[in-house]
Amino acid sequence: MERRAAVATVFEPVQAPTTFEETVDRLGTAIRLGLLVPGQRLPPERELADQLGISRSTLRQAITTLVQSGHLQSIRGRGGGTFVVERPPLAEGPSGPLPEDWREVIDLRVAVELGAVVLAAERCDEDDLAHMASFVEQMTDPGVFAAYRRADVGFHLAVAEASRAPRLISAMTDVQREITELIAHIAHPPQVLSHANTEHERLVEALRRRDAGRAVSHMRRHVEGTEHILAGLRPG
Amino acid sequence: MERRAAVATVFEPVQAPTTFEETVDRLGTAIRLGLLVPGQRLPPERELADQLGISRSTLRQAITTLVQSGHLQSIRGRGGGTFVVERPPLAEGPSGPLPEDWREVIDLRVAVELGAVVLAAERCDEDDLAHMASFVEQMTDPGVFAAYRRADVGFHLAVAEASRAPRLISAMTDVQREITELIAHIAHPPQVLSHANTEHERLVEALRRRDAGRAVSHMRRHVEGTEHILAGLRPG
DNA sequence: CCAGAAGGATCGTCCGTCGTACCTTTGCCG
DNA sequence: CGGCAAAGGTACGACGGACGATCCTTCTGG
Repeated sequence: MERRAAVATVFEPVQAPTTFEETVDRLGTAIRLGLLVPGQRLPPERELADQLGISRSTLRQAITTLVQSGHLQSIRGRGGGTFVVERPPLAEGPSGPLPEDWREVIDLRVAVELGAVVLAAERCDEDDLAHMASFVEQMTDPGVFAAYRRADVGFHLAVAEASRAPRLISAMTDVQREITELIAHIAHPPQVLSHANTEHERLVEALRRRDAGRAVSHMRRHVEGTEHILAGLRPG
Repeated sequence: MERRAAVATVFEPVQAPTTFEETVDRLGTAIRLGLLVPGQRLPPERELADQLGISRSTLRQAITTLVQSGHLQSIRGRGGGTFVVERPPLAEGPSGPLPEDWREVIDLRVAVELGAVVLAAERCDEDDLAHMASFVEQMTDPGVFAAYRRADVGFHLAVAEASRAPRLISAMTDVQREITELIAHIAHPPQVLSHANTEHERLVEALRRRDAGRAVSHMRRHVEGTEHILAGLRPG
């Protein structure tokens, strides 16, 4: 009875993702989220393997996979290298129904976003705010959904960067990947997107005033919006 | 220049903890945090291996390690089993100086605690509050530090449980383990502990009123307290 | 035109994980 | 009292992932 939930997590499956999978995931996600931009050149294999702390063999397996899936492109010879393709494949359409555990993802997102926004309110500078604002502007015209989505991810990552907390940046990357997968399951009418962007705007305003309280409640509502849409409800 | 911090995290080392290590960590942490209480019996090896999704061989390696480190005790024969030892070894004293990245741990903690407290404000029931309150009471007399510390961990885990978010519970467990390691580096005068517990009390009060705003700011200050102590400062 | 910088390919080795089968201890129950 | 059942303890073989080392191939810049 007592401490039931916490004890249960102790005995949950301990998954052991292989280095290869981890690497594919890391690079693939970075590309799909637009963190690595089209045309960008990755460090040479030998060097990158060193940075990632893995062997070149394993890194090459990952790269080969990403080449075959159309995310990367390899060019041989001097001056060659590994490049992000010009038009990376979008996240593939929804595979199957909405997963059972989607609320868990949203709950985790609440934590990451709130943590980021509070720390950002304390630490952000003008550059950070400008960075966020530029993404807000990109989202003013919710024309192509893919473009909107990438700007959205960019915005939230910018908040995380403003928090100056590396582990939050990393967590935000993971969460945004999961959210992106969830979001692929549902429609997004322009009016919803435009409303969401209004919230982005107010959030930036709160951060500018270093008003953590307002920032938190704006962010909470913002995330709640996604939750309601996924639940098939309308806020209010 | 642009998006520097986020891109950097992409190329950071991809650590591949082995299943064995993960398991030792999972169980060892649960014991040290008091999540698995002394005398408690673990499920039979065959069953536990199944729950954890690992082979019995690997699980046994982990158990053997924990037996040798004095956390577990195995008893053969019918009615036997694997038990948590009566007096598990405390977290060993500080090994070396305070790690460089201690602020990153605190930053992550901010996120986990704030997320937990916000969701708890929305979802907690009387049982949850009672659960928290019991830990607060255990901390009223900051006599033995180890006892205080365990109650403290229990309190924060209780908040996470009240959030009804499994992944936050898991994250809280990890964070508390790291915090416990950091805290072993510094002294804690009784007055500081008693002040911290006052904050716990106010936090519960805010949750009872479902006042998320207050709960957030209390929690933020509470975590800040730890940060200041680690930094060798006094708040205020 | 060639040296050097990149990706491409192919080994053998090592080690962690798994599965399976079997042994040993010990308490309970008929 | 004797055997069955439930637990931990042991052993071993198969498999696969990760690694490191070596060499090849391609191409460009000087």
